[in-house]
Amino acid sequence: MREFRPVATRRAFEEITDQIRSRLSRHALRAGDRLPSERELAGQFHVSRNTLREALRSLEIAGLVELRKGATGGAFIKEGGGEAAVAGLADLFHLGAIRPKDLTEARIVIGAEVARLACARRTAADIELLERNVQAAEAATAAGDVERRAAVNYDFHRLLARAARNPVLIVITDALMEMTRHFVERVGYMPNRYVMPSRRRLLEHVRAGKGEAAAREMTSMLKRLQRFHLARVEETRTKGDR
Amino acid sequence: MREFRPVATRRAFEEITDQIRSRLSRHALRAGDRLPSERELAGQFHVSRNTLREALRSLEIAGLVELRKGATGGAFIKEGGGEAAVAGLADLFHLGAIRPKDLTEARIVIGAEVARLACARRTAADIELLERNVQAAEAATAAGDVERRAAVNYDFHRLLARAARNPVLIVITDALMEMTRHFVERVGYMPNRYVMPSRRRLLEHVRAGKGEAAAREMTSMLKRLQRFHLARVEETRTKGDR
DNA sequence: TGATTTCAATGGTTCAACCAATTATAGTTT
DNA sequence: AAACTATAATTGGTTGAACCATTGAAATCA
Repeated sequence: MREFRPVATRRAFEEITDQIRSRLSRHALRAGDRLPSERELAGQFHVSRNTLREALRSLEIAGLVELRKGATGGAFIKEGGGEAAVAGLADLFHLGAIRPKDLTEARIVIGAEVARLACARRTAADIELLERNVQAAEAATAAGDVERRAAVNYDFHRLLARAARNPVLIVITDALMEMTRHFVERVGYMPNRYVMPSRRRLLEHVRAGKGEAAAREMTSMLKRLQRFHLARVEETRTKGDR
Repeated sequence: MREFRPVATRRAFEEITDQIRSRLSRHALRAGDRLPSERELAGQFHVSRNTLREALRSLEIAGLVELRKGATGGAFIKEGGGEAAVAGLADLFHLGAIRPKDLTEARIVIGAEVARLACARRTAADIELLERNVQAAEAATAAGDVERRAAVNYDFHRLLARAARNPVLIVITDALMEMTRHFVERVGYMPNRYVMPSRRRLLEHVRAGKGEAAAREMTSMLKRLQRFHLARVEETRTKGDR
């Protein structure tokens, strides 16, 4: 009935990462904990230091541990921050598996829901952070620093996701903004006089807890941005064809 | 004005992965391409084979290359499939950074939008696949095979996301289903007589292209499931406290 | 006390060798 | 000629020992 599973040639370093992952799942290892040194771990696992290092390297890339040099160095368990998931999605964008219009569409879909949830859950501290962010964006706009304004604007979305209090949406939002950043770097920054007034309105909706209004504002702003972006892609592509 | 950036102690293997990543971005390397052997690459980069292997290992974990043994083996560029992003989010769940209620909430938010988009873009082939999936689920239910039914149900969401034709949402959906799978494995499968009738209705909405109705059906089904799940978590937790 | 030097621990890298899986190829049998 | 088989070549996987570079704490000195 059941199909055979392929004989998995388990590599030594995979066995090691699995053992460490399982300790993480059982919370026998927690953020901030330090693993023994490479030399000692190699001894415990009965593998060479090179093999152990491949295991640590793969855990590092997966975002589970951080390796520090020096006398008090070693492998430290990282706080689960989702950098690996973010990097994974960014890689997909690099590979061309994600087109700009897929990215903007996903931002519209998810941004609206994030705005809605943020309205329901934001605290005074969240609003304070958002307020400061908008002020910083306004200052950057006034100073004509489009690069800085772009960076601050990415942060707005990140802050809003954090106000929505859902780690899944936080990681997804971070990934979307990281991809957007790469995208904008490629096609160039674009001043846009619609964004800041919209941002102000959105902030007031969030402050007032008006979820529907916030979602609508976010959607319309992102759709307008989408048109800008995709037009810019066409330009770039046309100019790029030589 | 600008803050100093910390002096980055670039490690040799990072330099290597960056060079390969940049070739990927420029499409100088494409899916299916084979990199030279480890020994030759080590020579080209002027590093030892161990260092080169750490670089390849990290690319492998990032889901960019696949390593095969044997005479025709080597490092092959993988099709961008998003496994790394999926694994990254799954790790966050393992680490406890994502609670079950965060997961179900994200599924509700994203599932509804996926259903809506799928209605607008599904082809006859998509509907055919979904139809077969629902039949398989009904068969598994009739046979009382809850494990198989769960697996088939995860596939339904994956298929629906593919019908929505957005790779970002596909990867996100895959990640959500992977987390759900781990979650269900932990708390146990639960027969639920609501799911299959709802699935039928949803399929008909998708077939008819009724996006709003499909989104509503998806939302209400997931909310019902959410209540089941979270109740189950409480049970498990209570029993687990000893 | 406070600055400086010394030193031990740790990750980063190298080298040389051998193991294990895989496949192309030459050889053998039918 | 076709099918099977043994061999060899290629490749990733692993080992062990050595050395370098960084870091921070302990020892030393002014």
